Amino acid sequence: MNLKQLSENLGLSQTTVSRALNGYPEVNEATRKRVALAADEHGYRPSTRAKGLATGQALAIGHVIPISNKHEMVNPIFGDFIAGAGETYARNGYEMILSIVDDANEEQVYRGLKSRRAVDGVVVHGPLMNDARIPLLSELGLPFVVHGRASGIDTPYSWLDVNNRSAFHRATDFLCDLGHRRIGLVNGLETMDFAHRRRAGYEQALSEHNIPIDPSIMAVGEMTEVHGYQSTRDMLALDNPPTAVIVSSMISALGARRALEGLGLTMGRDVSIITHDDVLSYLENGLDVPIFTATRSSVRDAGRKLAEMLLHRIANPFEDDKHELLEAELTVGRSTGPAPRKV
Amino acid sequence: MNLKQLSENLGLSQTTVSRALNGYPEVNEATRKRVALAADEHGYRPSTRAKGLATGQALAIGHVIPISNKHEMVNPIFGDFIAGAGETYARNGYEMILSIVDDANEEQVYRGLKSRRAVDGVVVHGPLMNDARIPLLSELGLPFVVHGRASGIDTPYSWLDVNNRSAFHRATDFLCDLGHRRIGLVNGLETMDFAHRRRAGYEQALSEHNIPIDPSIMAVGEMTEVHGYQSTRDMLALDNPPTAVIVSSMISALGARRALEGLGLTMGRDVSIITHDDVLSYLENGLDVPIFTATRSSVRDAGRKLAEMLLHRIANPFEDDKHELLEAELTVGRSTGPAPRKV
DNA sequence: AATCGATTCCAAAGCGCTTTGGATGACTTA
DNA sequence: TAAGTCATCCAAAGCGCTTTGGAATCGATT
Repeated sequence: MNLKQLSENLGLSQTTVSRALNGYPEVNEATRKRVALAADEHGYRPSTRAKGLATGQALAIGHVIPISNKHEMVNPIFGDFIAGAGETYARNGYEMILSIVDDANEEQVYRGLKSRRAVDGVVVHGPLMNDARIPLLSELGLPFVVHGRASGIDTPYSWLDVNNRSAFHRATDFLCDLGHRRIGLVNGLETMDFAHRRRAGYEQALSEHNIPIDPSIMAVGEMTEVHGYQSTRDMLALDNPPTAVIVSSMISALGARRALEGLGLTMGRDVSIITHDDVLSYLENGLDVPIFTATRSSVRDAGRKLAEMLLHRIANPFEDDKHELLEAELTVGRSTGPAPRKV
Repeated sequence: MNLKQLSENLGLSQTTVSRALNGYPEVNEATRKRVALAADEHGYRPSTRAKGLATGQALAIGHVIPISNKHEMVNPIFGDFIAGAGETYARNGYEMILSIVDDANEEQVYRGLKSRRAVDGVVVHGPLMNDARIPLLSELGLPFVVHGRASGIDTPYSWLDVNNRSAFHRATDFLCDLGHRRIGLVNGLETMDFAHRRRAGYEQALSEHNIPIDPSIMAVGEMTEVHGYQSTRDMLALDNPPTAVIVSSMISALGARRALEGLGLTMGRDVSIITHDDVLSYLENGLDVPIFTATRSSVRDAGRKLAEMLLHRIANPFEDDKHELLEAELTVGRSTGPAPRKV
């Protein structure tokens, strides 16, 4: 069923039917009802493509998901983020189109989306230090918002980010207050902007407590379970092992816990752990009392909000860039405790 | 830059330029080169929408991701599956469009995709017992393939599935051979078809070993870490606790391990665990020796293959339905060992 | 009775592509 | 030389919608 058929069916012009369905005022309320009813009955929905052609809009948003080409890893937060963004799109009649692409081809994909006029805007995932995508998208004139920030970029852009610096500052502070003086960090890759900021918060807090910064208890890597395990195990094998470890993700924190338990140590007593919790739907942090003390910020909410920012930007292209900095909350669980006494 | 501009630029008709770019034979090789070069120079790519309108194809595949409305959970395998499918689409010039939707609205979404002519086909995720989507899509005439199978449906359809039954049969067998007679099962929700099949394989193996089936050591739930933890903990608290547990996912297996360790038990010695491993990119099962003994089948591969099946189906609409049953491999890790002697 | 404004509807152009059905030459062939 | 073949190109229609610029109707106003 297309517009033509529907309008012939109703004995009306395509113009009138189109206007009736799109809520234009110049159509009799009775006619509108009649049209709406018939459309419903026949399951008529305007073709997205034809509508897009006619209006010049795509009614679609692109998400370009980079796959780190080394480990071919899909960021585990991706599913929940997309779920949040998808809600917003559905509510606003937008389609979400997804491109999975390795870092090398990313520029091509953005150029393609632009020149094929496939989307009205894009979300930039996983911004890097000095991320080249931001100037690229600016230059292309493709509206975009960034999930996170990119240090070292002077092009202005809209972003939504967790305050990674303050979160890790606070976590470090918390451990210091519990008497820990030897605090490890299991972080993401430092090409990622968020990892950089987390380290900065951690280091600043240490400095404020006059604790030296020791690279031997600072690990970086892709945030897998195994990375958490290995890094923690290696730190604990040092002559002067940490009494607490801050981990950048729940998944890696599970690995960290495995490392502790493999050594017969108890989490929260022998070694404290704080993690960052993105509130993934399949990784609830305990039931009544959280398992892990964590800096907590729902990535699903972030998805919802970021999508709204982008749609707003598309609707109001001349407004200033918007920025939203979400503060993570510190939830205290059973994985932290006072620093063990020296023996 | 659009076709018209490009062709004026070249002093050719739109017809010729279009044909040159689409590889039709009736255009001089020299002209074709000239066109290709100019297109490249100006970054010309035909508008997806216009092309779709003209050809009647969408050049897009829909993935409708159901969100279980109870826990609002996004299946953790989703990211890796999508990554696999995305590779295939990219290689074939298809777009992937994603709808996140709660179970209640799913029918509407499929009808919408069809009537808006937004996609050429869809992938059905997470099939349920007697899944209503399959007859619906058949009736709509929207090409589709199913990731998994749906028991109780007589409409024919194409699917790709892991042999869940044989995988869990084999896992159970393996434990029996190690002397276990008391084997628990931590399974997914039984509305999900795969959970049903896994239980069937488990029960059959038990029967073959003359072991009674005991519902008190069979848990069902959404496959979160917490579900694994709780179920395992509860089973181990029984008067007659299991000496081995089979778990339906890595994430839940991590919870199961936590339960063991919380009771001071050692995995592989006191209690054996076998899990199903979807080979998620952030959950590598150990490094040299796998942590968990597991039935293993890459969901990313499944995504790749399933997407190929769908594209093939779209290109050859009158061929018979295709079915592919992947056998999971059993990889032996450190989480299993002989049944502990009776005390 | 003539004019005027609303109100309600419509014909046709246009969005950017593909594709049908020729047209134009150049080159063979008889 | 006339007719037939190829190779190469093009004008225009059509895909399904929106939107511009009227046209028709009708009651109210002068």
